[in-house]
Amino acid sequence: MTIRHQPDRAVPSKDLIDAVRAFNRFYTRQIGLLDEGLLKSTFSLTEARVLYELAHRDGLTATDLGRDLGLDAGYVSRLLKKFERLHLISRATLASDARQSSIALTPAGRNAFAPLNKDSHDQVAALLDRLPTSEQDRLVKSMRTVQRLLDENAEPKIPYLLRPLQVGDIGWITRRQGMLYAQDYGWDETYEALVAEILAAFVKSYDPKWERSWVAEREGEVVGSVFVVRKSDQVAKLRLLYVEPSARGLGIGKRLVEECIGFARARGYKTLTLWTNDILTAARHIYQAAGFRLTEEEPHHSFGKDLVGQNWDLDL
Amino acid sequence: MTIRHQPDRAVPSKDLIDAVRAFNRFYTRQIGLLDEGLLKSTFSLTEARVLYELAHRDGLTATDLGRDLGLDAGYVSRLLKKFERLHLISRATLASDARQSSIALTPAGRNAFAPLNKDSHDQVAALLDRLPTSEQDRLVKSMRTVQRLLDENAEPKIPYLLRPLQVGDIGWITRRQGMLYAQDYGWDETYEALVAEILAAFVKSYDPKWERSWVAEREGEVVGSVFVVRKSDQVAKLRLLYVEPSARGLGIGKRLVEECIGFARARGYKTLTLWTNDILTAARHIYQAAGFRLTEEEPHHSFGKDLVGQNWDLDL
DNA sequence: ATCATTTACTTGACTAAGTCAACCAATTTA
DNA sequence: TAAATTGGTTGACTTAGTCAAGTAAATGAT
Repeated sequence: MTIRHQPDRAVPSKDLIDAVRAFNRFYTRQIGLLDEGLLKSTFSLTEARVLYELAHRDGLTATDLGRDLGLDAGYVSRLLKKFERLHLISRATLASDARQSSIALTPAGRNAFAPLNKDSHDQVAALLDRLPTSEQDRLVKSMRTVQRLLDENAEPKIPYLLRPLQVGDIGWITRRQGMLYAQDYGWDETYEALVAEILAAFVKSYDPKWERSWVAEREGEVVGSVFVVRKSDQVAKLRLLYVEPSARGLGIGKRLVEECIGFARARGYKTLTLWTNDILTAARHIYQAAGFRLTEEEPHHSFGKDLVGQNWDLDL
Repeated sequence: MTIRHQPDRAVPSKDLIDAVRAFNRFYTRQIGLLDEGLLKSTFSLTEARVLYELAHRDGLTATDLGRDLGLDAGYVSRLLKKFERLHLISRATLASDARQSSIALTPAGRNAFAPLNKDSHDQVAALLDRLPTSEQDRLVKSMRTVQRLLDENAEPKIPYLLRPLQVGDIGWITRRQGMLYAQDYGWDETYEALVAEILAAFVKSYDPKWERSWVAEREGEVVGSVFVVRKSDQVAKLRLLYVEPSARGLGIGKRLVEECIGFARARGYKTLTLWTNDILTAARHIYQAAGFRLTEEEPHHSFGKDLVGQNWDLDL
């Protein structure tokens, strides 16, 4: 099932639409170029696509193939008949439904598919080989992004994972927090600078025994983070909790806070404290649910706005 | 002409190749879905593609169309004949070559194309509309990246532009510098922290009269930056020059340094100074060419490495 | 339990879409 | 100036795919 937040929708701008259309035209051509290479084989393009599916997925039925590849049922039927005549596939009537059968490649089918597969592989390899490795990575990353955004069924198997800070993270976290709060609350660039300062200080004075960072990663992208720093022997401070809008609803915020609490307990701190602003309601709910209590409120003028700062404490 | 650096090439890994192939299969299907919607019109898909080209580009010849859309010459010839019979296009024999003619849509042709164009536009709009705006932007950005990387002819019209710092930049610059120097020279996370610290300080104490930032943007992405800060009435300091590997060779580094020098002169500084490390040879060449002179060298241990720091000065 | 409907697949009849080779005329190259 | 190349056209052809009708099995409604 797909769970997806849908904040701030608006009519897509003409520029965006045109860019997508330009990409569609471009990629139509691109696929055409790649397919040309496969045309020399005895199989048509569609036949090759069918063979690919059969080689990579088990227990497919004729309807599955038609649906997934967008083919006419009659056409699929004929293709399969041809493959059967060539002894490339075998069909086993399903016990659950005598109309359907599970289709599998025979060894001969695998043999026939192998050179096709190799050609396609080599062609893509040649395409990639024109680029330096760093650009290859960018290409693939961008492709994955496109695919994930367009394919609603493409929810990642692992929704997210937590890991400690690594090089590049503090810049990324700085950027995203700066941009998010600028966008959502109109905060100015001094907030981003504050985040940068806090993170720089965290790294420089990092004390692994008493402090820790958690970065939430989803599909190789940072989608959230939180930090615990030492204030005193007794008191730890939770800092800079954030979750990407696109990754909200997965429980990442709650999980990050839980990790902080667990860590603070394990290290023997007596109190976990944090500072936030009253307008950040999503975060507040998480803190409340985790047992934090508001201890202090104080108006202040920061980041170009009038705000109300809050201190929250949790007894460990 | 395409100028492109080709550092560190290697055989593309199987994972990358498979990811690209998966994307190709995915997008084949995606295009198929989008095209289904256009099938109800009187024109075939290819006819629609031809009309699109004709509507958007002037002075096309039959060969141009065949080449750009990957179509058989005979087929193009027939398509055009059909369009001519329907009075959708007109042909004007070229003065320069009596065999060729320049093809243009007639008003009737534009009329016939309009609903097709609208359908395609609306369909893409509907596709985008399923996503929140922030994700729409990500999608389009990723598509542009894919297109630019695969299409060697797709050099951007504007190679790059310079602008002052905006929200999100200091995080991005921090990240990229941290990652680049980690990758190329093995520097540890304290370098990234240092960049974050410097940039945070820059923003917090920014004095517009005496200080300035330049961010180089290419295709909407940050590909370089540099900062000038005030050391004293007489001395300005150039800091944190960097250019993305993918954007090198465009003269961005040189340009950024020139901007710094011009600014420092205009503000009446007497000296522009900078600190760098001897291993950063590309940067050094730029400084030398701009007239900077090495004034001091000093070994130091930073970022987990033994380095040789250098001070360079330019008399303004 | 039974009848109507839906689903999975098949088949015949068809055509749109595209290919291939041969050809002509204009242009370029040797 | 002859030979080769390029731009475009045409006839003959195939292939890839569509559409509608039909069968048998499964499902749903009564």
